Amino acid sequence: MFAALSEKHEHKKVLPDLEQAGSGVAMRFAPNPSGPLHIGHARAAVLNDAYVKQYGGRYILRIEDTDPKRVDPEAYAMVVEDLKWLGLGITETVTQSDRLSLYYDLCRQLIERGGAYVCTCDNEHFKELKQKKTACPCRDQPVEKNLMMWTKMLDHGYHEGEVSVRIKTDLANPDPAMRDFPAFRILDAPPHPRVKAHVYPLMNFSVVADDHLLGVTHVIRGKDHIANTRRQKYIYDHMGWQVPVYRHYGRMGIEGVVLSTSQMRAGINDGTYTGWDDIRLGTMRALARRGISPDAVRNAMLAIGIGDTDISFSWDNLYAENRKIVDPVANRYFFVPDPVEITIGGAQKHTAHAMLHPSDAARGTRTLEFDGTVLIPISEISPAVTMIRLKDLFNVTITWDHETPSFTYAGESLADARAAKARIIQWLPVQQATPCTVLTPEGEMTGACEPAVKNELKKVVQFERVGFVKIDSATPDGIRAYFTHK
RNA sequence: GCUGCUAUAGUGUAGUCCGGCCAAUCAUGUCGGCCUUUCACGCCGACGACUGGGGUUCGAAUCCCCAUAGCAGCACCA
Repeated sequence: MFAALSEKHEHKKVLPDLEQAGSGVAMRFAPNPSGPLHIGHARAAVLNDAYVKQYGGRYILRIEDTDPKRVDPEAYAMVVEDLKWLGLGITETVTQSDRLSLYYDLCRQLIERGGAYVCTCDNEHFKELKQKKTACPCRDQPVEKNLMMWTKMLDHGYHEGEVSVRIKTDLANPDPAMRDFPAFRILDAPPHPRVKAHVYPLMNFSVVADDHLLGVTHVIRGKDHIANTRRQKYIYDHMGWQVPVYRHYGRMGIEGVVLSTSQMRAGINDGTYTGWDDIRLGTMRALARRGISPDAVRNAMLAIGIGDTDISFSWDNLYAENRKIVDPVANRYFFVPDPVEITIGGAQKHTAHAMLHPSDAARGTRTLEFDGTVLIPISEISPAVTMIRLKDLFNVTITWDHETPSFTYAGESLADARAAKARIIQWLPVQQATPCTVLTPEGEMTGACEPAVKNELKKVVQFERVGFVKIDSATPDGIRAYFTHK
């Protein structure tokens, strides 16, 4: 009962039932370790996690590193960190490069069953035959010959490109994508960062082998895998294994950030981006750095669900989820962008006490000393403006001598300010202003903020009337913050 | 070209399987109002959609057909 209360986020959005899930599930998240996780990955990771939590069972992290060309040795750790940040309930982790011998054994069995053959056809040639629905000469080789050739493959008897193992499917299948797809290949280079290998399984083979070996019951993946699912069924049939339950969700278009691992890496290398957590990227670590909470990511993904329609990811919806989480928590401070110094005539010294959070007085206040001159945003002053209220301080009238404004104390009455429809704006005492830069994906705002902001390092605060920001660093030179959202 | 998947408001989503309770849900967004010493939060209200055309039926968002659009696969990538 109490557990259910603490899990209200997970129950906020109910995902559709999965068939055959009554007695628990075993699911997996299977990224390629080519870089850190981004929002695209988050959908698969969160959806599978939600189902495991809903039905109970195992959640396997399977690192799919069977293509040495697409392995970044640092990504293994990054993936684990990112999943931890997301708060997923991973129960076990396997790495495919540790399991090559398992795949080799199963391949031998598959050949023995007549479900696969070793093909020496030139790639282009095979493609032509495939289009014509005709068998290549290797397809009818006796099992013994295939086994010999398979052994020779493993014994380094062939070089890259000379042979491949193909799954026997149905050459008459109307979908050319189904016809005798490859299952193993030889790679002379590059070396795999973790193992010494020469013969590599292709995704469709290693995935089936592991889903079976690991007892995976349900698979939720993008619909770009629909063809792979159909291909994989041929392997299940050959081996006589039970097929998991599949769900394919639609494509998710994401605008405004860079997601391609190769583009990100290139940008980092040439200095365009500061790193994997550059706020212009769509990685989990970039979101984290910008002040997006992992629960917001999770809730946004659950709201999207597993529909098979292609969708476009909405940053607004993510921000709305994040605002729900962050608003009650974030302390409030003044940040004055593009500050201008003004002197207010006729005002006594004042001490302002502003609440750290407007709906939680218990959190206390911050203290700002007024002594005659303050910083305000230059954008607040224009000849149309005749009165402003400095928030938590007092009212100020502005009189204009042509282009030149002068500022005069106009009393403390909030009612007066309301009656005059005066804007209530943020301000800073000159001697308490700490230089501050707010970085947004579009550019930066420079100005000043309250000195106490330095105590909020790595936290999300709200700069009143500006938006939520995450305090990234505080040095003697000033404070750097990342804009989260309004 | 071949194969397959999808099509509900700006965005996401419910309803579609088993046609009527849907003059279509909820969230987000935008606008307006209230509250408020923030342009935040909260509250109230408004705006806004069944891709098009046929068919079946007493009745279609829901079933069928065609069209259109988008997406994916046809890699010795995952």
